[in-house]
Amino acid sequence: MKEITSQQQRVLDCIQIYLKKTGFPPTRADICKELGFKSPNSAETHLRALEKKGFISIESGTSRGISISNQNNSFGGDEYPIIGLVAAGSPTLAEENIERTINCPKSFFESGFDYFLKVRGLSMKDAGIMEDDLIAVKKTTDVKNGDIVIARLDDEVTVKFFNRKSSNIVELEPANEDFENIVINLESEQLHIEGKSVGLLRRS
Amino acid sequence: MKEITSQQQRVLDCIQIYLKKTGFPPTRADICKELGFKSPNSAETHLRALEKKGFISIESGTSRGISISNQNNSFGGDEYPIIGLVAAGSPTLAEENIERTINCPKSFFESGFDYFLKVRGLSMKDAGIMEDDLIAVKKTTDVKNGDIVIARLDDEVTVKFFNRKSSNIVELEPANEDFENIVINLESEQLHIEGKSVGLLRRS
DNA sequence: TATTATACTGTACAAATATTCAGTATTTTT
DNA sequence: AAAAATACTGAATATTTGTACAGTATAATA
Repeated sequence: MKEITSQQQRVLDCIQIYLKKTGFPPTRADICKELGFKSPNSAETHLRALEKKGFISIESGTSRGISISNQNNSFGGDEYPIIGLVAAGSPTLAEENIERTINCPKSFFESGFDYFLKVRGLSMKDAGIMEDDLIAVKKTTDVKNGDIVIARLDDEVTVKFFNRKSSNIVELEPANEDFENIVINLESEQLHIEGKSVGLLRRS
Repeated sequence: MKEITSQQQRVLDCIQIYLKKTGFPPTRADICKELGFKSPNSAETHLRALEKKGFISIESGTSRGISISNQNNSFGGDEYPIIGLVAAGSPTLAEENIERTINCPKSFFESGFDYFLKVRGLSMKDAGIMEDDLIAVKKTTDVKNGDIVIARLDDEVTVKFFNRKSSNIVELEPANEDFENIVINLESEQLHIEGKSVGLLRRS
């Protein structure tokens, strides 16, 4: 990210203050009013410069289409993302997978956790995990037999009980007699443990 | 704050998701596109209803001038008590019944709630409610058929599905075939509805 | 029973807004 | 020394957007 000038900093501050105050970004005219400019083009050129330098992004043709590019979007605070359990693909923290976030105390689940995973299907219903429940997931590969894990086989992500049968054989066991155990031979198949369940949240 | 309808909830969710995704609120047309409405007035009337009920505020004559009111998701929430579901006695907020408290944002469960009830037994296991789960309870007597209610018969407190069969007959239905329905004749027996479940929290 | 709230479609238009073009002037970079 | 970036004014315009008006229909409430 390039150097910001003092005037550009004023404009950036103005946007952030406006956002905090109103809940939505300012128009060019709003910025002019706040900073004493007399032409909307003054704001426009500053916005273009800020976009070029990566401080903001502007949605073309969209009123108030300014958003502040926050690189330090670390989820260490109190906002935890909800990730949809998609049929294919790893449950990453990529923006397109985040449905929304929940404000939640860090220590809400004892071991700490990283994100919520929205459950699809009833394969764990006998463990009290129902459709649309939110599983609090801690990202770890350190799992024990009997843990409820978030596992990935190729591109398919599932939630199951973990059970290591031998050094090479792992079974993923559902909690629903309508579903079959998944037996994995680690020599011939790849198993990724994305994390384990440390809690559950249901809002109904 | 008044009751929100399911469609209004969809619109509110839509606004929050749009905000999270883009950094600015949606227009009426954006909402229509997201939710499949064909007239901007559909969004407009929902927004007006949401404003009237206090969920959002709208800046008149301002593009994207929507802000979500209940921004009390700031910092730590309130302390909510955990009450043990004792075999006998009403689940009061009396100190001797409080096992501990949890710090939790007010708006954590959509309808708001008053306390957590710690579950004993497996009579609701097919509804995904397991032993030691914490049910978020909203104190109310306004319950509908199919609601999970906290009911008291004499001194016994149970969690069951509520089902009013007729003006005098209420059935309390477990979600476990090993348990029997409880049929109550309101003329001869007293039934107290302590509240209803609005969510669930499991920490494992 | 009448009234209000909910839940929409569809059209229209004034106000809000982004954005371009034409200038002027100073500073920084190449 | 030329080019590019910065920092503005001022006017014009096409598009975006809020919002009103005219309907239809159903459910909830008084």
